Amino acid sequence: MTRKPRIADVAQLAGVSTATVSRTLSRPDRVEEITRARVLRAVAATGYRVNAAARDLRSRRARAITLLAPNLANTFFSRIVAAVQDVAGSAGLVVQISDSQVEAARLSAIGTDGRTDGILLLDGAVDPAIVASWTVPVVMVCEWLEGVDLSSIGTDNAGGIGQAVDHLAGLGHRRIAFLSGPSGNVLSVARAAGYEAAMRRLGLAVAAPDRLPGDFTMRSGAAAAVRWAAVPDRATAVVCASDESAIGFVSECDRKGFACPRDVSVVGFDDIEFGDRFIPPLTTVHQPRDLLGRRAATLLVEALSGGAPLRPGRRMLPSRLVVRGSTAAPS
Amino acid sequence: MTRKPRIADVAQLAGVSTATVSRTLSRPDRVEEITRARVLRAVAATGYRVNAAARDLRSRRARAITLLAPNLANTFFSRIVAAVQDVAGSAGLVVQISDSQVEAARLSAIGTDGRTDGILLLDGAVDPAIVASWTVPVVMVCEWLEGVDLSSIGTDNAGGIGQAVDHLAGLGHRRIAFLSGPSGNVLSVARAAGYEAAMRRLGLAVAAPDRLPGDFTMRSGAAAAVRWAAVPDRATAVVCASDESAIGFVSECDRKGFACPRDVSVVGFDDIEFGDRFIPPLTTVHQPRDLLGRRAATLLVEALSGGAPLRPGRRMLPSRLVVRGSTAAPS
DNA sequence: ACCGCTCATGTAATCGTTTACACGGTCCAC
DNA sequence: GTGGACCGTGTAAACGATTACATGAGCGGT
Repeated sequence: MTRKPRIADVAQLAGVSTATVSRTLSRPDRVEEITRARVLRAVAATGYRVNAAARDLRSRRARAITLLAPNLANTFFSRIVAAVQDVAGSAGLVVQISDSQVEAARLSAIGTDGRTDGILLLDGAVDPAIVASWTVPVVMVCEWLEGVDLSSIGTDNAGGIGQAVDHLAGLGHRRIAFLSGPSGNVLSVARAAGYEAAMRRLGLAVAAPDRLPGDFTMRSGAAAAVRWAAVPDRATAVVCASDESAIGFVSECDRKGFACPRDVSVVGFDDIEFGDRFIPPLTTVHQPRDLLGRRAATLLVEALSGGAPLRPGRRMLPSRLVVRGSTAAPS
Repeated sequence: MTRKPRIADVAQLAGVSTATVSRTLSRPDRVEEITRARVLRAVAATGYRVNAAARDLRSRRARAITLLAPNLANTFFSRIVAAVQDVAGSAGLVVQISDSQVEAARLSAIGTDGRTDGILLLDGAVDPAIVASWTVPVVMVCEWLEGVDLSSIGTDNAGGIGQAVDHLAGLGHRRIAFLSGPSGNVLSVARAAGYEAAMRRLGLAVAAPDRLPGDFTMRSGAAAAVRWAAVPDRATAVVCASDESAIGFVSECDRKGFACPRDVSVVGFDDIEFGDRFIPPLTTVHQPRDLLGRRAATLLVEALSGGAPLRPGRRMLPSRLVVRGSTAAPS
């Protein structure tokens, strides 16, 4: 127990060379069974653990992928993370998670310092120059980088919002407002575009106060409710760019004495876990988060294992409206 | 652009030795200003990035800490993660996040493969033998390991529950039920004990059906509501071991036609973001998650920077009841 | 004039693996 | 009986940094 055992210690105890120990551990089928057994016994006896830094250095790979997201606090990411971990784990890769909102130097280092083999990027707002500086493969999830041709996988934002608007119109709503996401965000833009297109398609007018600014958060949803309530001829329904902002909206309405769906119908986006247990249960656009994470991870893992190289281009999974209790016919 | 530049390339371009380049990058004050400038220019010209694997190997440290949590999907962890990232980041450490529910071999490797300098463990259910096998310092957060004397930091679970019970009793409730967490969990045990102690202290009887089984999840909260509703002489208040289960409970009550707080007062535990925006806003026991993460990270970072060695022992931050709309006098 | 100190830099060993290549033995086809 | 393919193992050269130690210059005190 004097110091950490090295591969040489194992080799000596087993009476073989370090090469054989290494092979036993990484490609057991390349050593004879009897040797393998001796080596494994020596490994157990010494309590040997391979040193990842040394291995990474020599083999020029890290056996790890990194998931980079802005604001890890966001509930939306959880399922994706779990799915990624599942896929990567069974491929023998460690998943590291880092915040994409750190300073440029640190962010740039992540993709160049040899500590990860690939990056799953969930943030469409990182500097393209930094992404370009990375020397490992990148797959974008949910969001994408305008003007940079990466491999990306996401959901049909405009289509989902379209279904929400159709649903409300079908219930008889004519004044349908839209609570948007943060202005720079690609998802915001896509969802807002989906709203405008659907309204136009249905021949419904969009009054200026029906475009409510927001940023995906509950706080911004609550603020939007205040603005909404202040207008005398209020919209009778609101499509929100996220579940969190929808919850914030409904909650603030409640505090102001407006009930959902009696006084206003509300649709969210994402289908987070809490939506189903909200009062009222939230009608929302479901995103297949598990599948999203699984697909993205699979893409990356396969690229790493030398299979198909990463083909750039945006892949899109369908989104689907889940009708629950927060929408009803206008009263 | 033929291959990745190494430190030798920079040294050659700058006309100095690799040692000087290394010193320029890690301890700039040890090289003369003019040399430093030349080296930095060469670094910029070559686009050199230090190879972390090589550095980690030679210097026997990884400049990273690992946060290990069961079920990363849990909303409760988010804030803690953010705080840890903040502290570690400004100490120049990368934060890696891994799932503590992976197979034993992988879990054990995390603390022995030289890829991390320290571990922040948020799971009290990992095998103590695995923890013992780790060769890096460990700080436990929120939970702790029974029988293993690690450094840990958490909140006053029993005290928090006690405040909740006192609050309800003060409102006039006499039949106060408890919705517990998963049976093996240390937090569950501590919170359940806090409940029993508070009830005894107040001279209130606990009927058998007032001990509702749960596991922190919304689903289990909903299931508990079904059991609660089935009893003819129902408890008039419920203290829940987590906010999620409290939300599940209230939501299911609502579906069954029971309103909160009119028909039942409910208190949660954790003070997650959604609690404040739930309808009704949830009365809950606040845990200082930000502080918890900050303290734990600071403890670990300081131990790593060679300062104070990690003193084992449980440190406890006070918890505090936040009274909102889900509790009222019994009707 | 010499000693000893500090300071900036260079030389080269070292961290612990993986793996290209070499080597000797076995087996089979001709 | 010889040549070639194949298999299991060993030898030793990487991988790319950090850092202990050596070196030599500059300088002040005696």
